[in-house]
Amino acid sequence: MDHDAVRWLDEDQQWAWRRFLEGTSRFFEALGDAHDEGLPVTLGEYHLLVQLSEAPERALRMSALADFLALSRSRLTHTVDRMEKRGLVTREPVPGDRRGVRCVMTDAGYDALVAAAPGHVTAVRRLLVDVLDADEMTTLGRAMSKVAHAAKGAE
Amino acid sequence: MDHDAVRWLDEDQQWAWRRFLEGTSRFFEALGDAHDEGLPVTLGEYHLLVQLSEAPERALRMSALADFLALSRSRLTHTVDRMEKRGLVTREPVPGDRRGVRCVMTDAGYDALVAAAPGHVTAVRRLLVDVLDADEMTTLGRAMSKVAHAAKGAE
DNA sequence: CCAAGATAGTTGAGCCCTCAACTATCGCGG
DNA sequence: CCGCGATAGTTGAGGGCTCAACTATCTTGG
Repeated sequence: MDHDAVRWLDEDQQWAWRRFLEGTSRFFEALGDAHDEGLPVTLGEYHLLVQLSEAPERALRMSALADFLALSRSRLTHTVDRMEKRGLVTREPVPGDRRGVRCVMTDAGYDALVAAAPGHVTAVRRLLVDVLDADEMTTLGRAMSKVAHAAKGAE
Repeated sequence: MDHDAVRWLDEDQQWAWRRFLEGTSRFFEALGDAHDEGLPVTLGEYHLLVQLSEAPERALRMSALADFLALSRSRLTHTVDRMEKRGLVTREPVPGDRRGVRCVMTDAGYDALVAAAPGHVTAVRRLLVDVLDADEMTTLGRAMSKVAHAAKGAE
């Protein structure tokens, strides 16, 4: 790539980009810590359980879960392995497609979700929602929605 | 934590929070991919080299680097180990504090930074900067700056 | 109806990160 | 000026993630 042809970032862009980098890094570290200190599931496991809790019959096939959570299939397989061992989810065949696997939330998984939710939401408020005013939160949502779309198109 | 006392997120907050989650996840995955496919250093190594390039004598002590990059000391030690083996940085004693270690960028490190910069900036534009309008970018920067501060206070 | 490519998911090796324990040095209160 | 808590950085074991290879099943064009 030609160095002279690159459109470098101007000062404002550079500033915003670096705040984004630092902010996301520190935010996810702190949120992860909140889960590790006192909640029964990690942040990633929590998001997985949330997706299942909102699905019909509290079950989704692996590929759908991977897509919703933006995880690689391999990573999801490993994560579900661990959660299955702890009794939070089970695996079942998908009716009508013998390649497929349905991941189903158990009652213990639901209990873990319910137990983790207050601490999780409290941390998300403390670290993000309550730190921003409503306009900033809305703009953040809209902006990141665009970003997600751009990144998805680039896959 | 009492379930009934929790201030849950309203619908708009929930929406924005989920867009933020998905957006950051997909963004960093795509940016990491851009580095893995064709650039001589990973995203993390790139950020480390950027910090060094802006420091006097292209050197910083480990603790300062860890702080700027929001990395644990241990992680930084391991990362610098690997980069040192590849000749991108070297370690030197800090004059006046025999506990300290200065991490110094080599010429090869500088070359790697220069080689990676165009691809990096192009990807950041494609995935973030050019996707947002100027107002959104500014708000994003200000918002994440607040978030970084909140997370830092919580350490 | 079948061959070839696409899709679903798993596997295991290797790499990177985390965590706790450790060494070494600094600096301050008494 | 000494003892002790704080600070700087490293180490290695353990665990999670990535990547490529693999099996199994589905689907589609001819």
